[in-house]
Amino acid sequence: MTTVSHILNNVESARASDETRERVKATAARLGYGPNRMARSLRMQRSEMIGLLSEDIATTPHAGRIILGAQDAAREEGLTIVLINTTQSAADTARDIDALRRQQVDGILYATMYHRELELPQQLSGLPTVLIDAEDRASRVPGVVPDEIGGARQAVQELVDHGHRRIGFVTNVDDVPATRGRLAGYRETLETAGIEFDESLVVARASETPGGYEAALEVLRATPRPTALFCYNDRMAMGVYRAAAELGLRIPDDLSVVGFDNQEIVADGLFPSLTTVALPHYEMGQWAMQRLITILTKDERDELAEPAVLPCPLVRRESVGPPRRLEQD
Amino acid sequence: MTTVSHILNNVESARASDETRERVKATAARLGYGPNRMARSLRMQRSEMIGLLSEDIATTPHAGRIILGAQDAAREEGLTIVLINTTQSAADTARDIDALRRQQVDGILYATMYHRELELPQQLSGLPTVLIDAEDRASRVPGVVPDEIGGARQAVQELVDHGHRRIGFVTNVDDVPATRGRLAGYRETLETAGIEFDESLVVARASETPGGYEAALEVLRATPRPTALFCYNDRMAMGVYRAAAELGLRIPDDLSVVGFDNQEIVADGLFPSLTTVALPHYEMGQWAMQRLITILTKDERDELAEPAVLPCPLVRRESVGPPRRLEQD
DNA sequence: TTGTACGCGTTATCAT
DNA sequence: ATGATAACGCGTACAA
Repeated sequence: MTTVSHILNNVESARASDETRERVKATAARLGYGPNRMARSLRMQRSEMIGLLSEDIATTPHAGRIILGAQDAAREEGLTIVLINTTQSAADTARDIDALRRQQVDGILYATMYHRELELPQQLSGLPTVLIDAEDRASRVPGVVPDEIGGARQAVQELVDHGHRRIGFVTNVDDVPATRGRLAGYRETLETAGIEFDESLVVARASETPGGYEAALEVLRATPRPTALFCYNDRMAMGVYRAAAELGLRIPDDLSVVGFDNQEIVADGLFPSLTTVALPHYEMGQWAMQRLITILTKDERDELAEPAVLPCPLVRRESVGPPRRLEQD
Repeated sequence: MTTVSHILNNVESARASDETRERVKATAARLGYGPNRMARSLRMQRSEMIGLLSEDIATTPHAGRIILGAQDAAREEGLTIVLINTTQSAADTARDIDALRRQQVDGILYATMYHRELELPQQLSGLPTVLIDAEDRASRVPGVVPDEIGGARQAVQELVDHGHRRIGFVTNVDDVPATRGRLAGYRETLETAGIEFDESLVVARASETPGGYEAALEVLRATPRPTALFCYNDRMAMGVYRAAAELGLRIPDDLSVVGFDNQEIVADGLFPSLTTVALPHYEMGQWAMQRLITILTKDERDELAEPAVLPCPLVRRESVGPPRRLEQD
């Protein structure tokens, strides 16, 4: 038994003859033998399971990518993901964390679906945790978030590069990191390009399609009319398309549009297809799992206060072109 | 120890004094004591974990709903979900099933993202399995699928009820149960309504937005022009909207449209919002987990050959109205 | 009504 | 280089 265990677990210290080694491996393969993970976990006091606590998994296609990234990273270490969907309600979250604790998970990945700041639930204390798409207000645990500012910069720079100077921002009304970051990226890029910030070109509404429609109608009334719009997300961009159609503006000839989120169904389904900024969900899932693994194996507590910031690449499609005529201003 | 175990597990046979019972529970609560699941699993030879094998989780928002349904059913039994995302590749699937087996899951839920017929992977044999959104060609394991025919019937009936008699079908080219079922529902409903089937009103293309656009352009050339279109899915319906706009047809005044899938982002984002048929992903996840639980607890092998068929409810929005003028035919 | 002893399948330690 | 044994924490048959 000992020898088999040593050989199958590649234990350095113990050595066995090459012949035995071969014989054990062959026999195991023939019998389809593998260690019983329950017994192994009991003995090792490690379950080799990671709890993935995911908020509102059913309302967005983002969750799948996070899970996929986390899983690919977990697979390399032979870790298994135990999934629990939770809600934003503190009571539900507490119950679900308790469930994962009882399950003896070695650590927890806590993912929100929209970049948020949150209070770390009490129940998590003592359990290695990494946040995904969220920041702990008290910075006690590591986390990973998208580079909202950089994403916005690329989006607006793409418009500037095409010659636009009158660029509107259709944004949302929630005071969340995404809203603040994307506005900051918008303003920075304008400034770098030597374009004066014009408050009348920034219109905020609810972050759904109807909000985008309303915001677009308003911002397109500005004079001179903007030749391009940067949108808080793809759904708002969808509303912008409708507003443009009603006003007789063709995209990208009369109006260039850039979105955010890269929701394929929307971005690819719109006509013309939407140039947008992708959120690094897969990468965040992967990063978080790798981080958790190092915490678990190196037993390395964190001095890292700030969350990691992952880039949001621009995805070029067909909704951006040069402005039709140059402004006179 | 025995008494504590008995009390915490609600063992019928053994009895303890009410006072002891109280004392044990209070102490357990105070200490935050709960059975160690690894030890428990080892002793019971049941991990109380269910493997959820989900195909292409990252490409569709459907997966989240399935997971949610399965989880809600699992929670009632204290079962935990171990999630593995897999692909349609047989090699990947085999590897992932093996991983779940090694994890000692008590059973497996195998979910595909589109209603499919499949060969049951070898690796599953001997492990209680329930299929979600898929049918085993050899009918060896139970499964649950959406009522494609009934969904299509409701969609087309909705159009008939509004007075339409010239109803086109924008469908897709894949030979899958969804395609066949939705066509069958379309034909049945026409027949019941006494409307003759017209082959020129059924046009198939790829099941994406561009396919819907092309199909719509073609089917709308028919004379007399159809006053309503039933679409294979919401993405194709999105293409239909674009075709209608180009042809100067207003929805629903000049053309009524019904979709399939109820992808909220599309159906709610389109203008006017899209009346469509919802797929019962949550319910399928829930049903499958409940079925698996009865198999596990009642040790009841299946004589049920046919998969369960769950209803697809119509979701009314704003894309259906009466035809503008009656046909002369 | 409660305590004792065993076995679930591992891995770590120590002996051979 | 290999084998024997203890321990991980639980549930349960049986003894007390």
